[in-house]
Amino acid sequence: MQLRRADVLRGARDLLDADGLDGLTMRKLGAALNVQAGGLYWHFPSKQALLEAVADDLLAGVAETPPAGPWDQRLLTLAHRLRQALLSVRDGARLVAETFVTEPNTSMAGRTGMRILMDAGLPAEQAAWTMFAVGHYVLGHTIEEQSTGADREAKLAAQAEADADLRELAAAIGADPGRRFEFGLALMIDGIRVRVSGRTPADS
Amino acid sequence: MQLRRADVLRGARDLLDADGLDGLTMRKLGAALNVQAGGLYWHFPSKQALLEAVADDLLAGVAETPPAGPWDQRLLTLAHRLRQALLSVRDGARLVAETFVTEPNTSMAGRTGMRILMDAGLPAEQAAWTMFAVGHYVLGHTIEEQSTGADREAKLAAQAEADADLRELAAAIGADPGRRFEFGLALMIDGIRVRVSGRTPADS
DNA sequence: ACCTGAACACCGTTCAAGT
DNA sequence: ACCTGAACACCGTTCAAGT
Repeated sequence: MQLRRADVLRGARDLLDADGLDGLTMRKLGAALNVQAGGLYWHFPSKQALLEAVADDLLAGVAETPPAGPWDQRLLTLAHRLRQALLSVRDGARLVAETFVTEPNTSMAGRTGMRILMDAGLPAEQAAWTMFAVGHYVLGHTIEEQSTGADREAKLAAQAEADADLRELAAAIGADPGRRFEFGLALMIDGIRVRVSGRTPADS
Repeated sequence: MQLRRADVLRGARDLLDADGLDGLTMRKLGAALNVQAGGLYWHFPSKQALLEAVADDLLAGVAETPPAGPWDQRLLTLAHRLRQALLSVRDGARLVAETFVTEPNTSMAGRTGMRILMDAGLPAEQAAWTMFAVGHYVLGHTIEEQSTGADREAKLAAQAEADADLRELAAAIGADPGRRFEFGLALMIDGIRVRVSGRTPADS
């Protein structure tokens, strides 16, 4: 009947899915686990520490080395896994955004990506910077993807009146987020390819 | 002596700079403006609405059409402006992250970028998706850039023991954030260039 | 029109005391 | 070792009433 650290983590995830990041309070979490709010402080020193643990938990497995293959394919695998992990719980991206790189699993994912790029021929520093760029893109994309924003599309549609470009923007937001994600990712991978093959497109 | 909407916005920005997003409360803002907390609700319907107004305020001017020139130069200008706007106040990126695209100034910046890319020859849909990708990168980057994370570098350094790759990652985080930003941005621009010139690097 | 005063229903965190 | 009970110092928001 006693609470273990893992139980608290699972309870926090469930509550996150149910009530979102703003609705996740120590009191509600306590109630869900049949414990007083204060009791949770025996397991975690603060709410912040608990949230960081949940964030790190979310990213477990992301850093695993992808199967052998072309570097771009392996990098795609890594980016897809990261997105899926962030999407696996409500407000997951916002949650992770506040602990980026700090948590072990995030930096391990960066490490894995670095290895892939260095194997492809990129120097270590470029490999590290590239992984930051990819990580920031994935994070930014999923934050927006998960933002409910009440009446997001309605607001944009209202602005879009009589402006063809804004109508295109609104349509792009309504489009399948998976395809949008893929497009931006392909963009970055093409940019990386230029560096891996050691020339800029302007050269040709 | 009476409070105008603009005074509340400026007060909120100042308090943001002083105490950060988590320290910005209606009660403290009221105190700073010599008003009861409840009085603020005459000017804004909710704290959320006030924060959205501050976010939109932050991005004023970003959407202005950059001077004529090559498309990549103009896109760089836009991205730099966006980053600077987000960095202009403490926790600016986190603040904007929660209202992305929704606010008029954000979508206007997207519109400006679309025009630049369409002038360069990209079809409207690709132009829109590209601007989303660039926007997400800038947002993700600046969020991380602004995250204090207490002892970020110390934590990473602790993990980095006995792992050469992690040491490179830690060094990359310690590096000049402006240069890191530039690197990732150049990456994306090269990826866009491939689409503007109408071929993939693999073709050659 | 613009704000006060006071209340309502919450928060995170601490800590003696219980078991 | 693990949790309760109760308190402390806060929150956002509402709303009658004042000016």
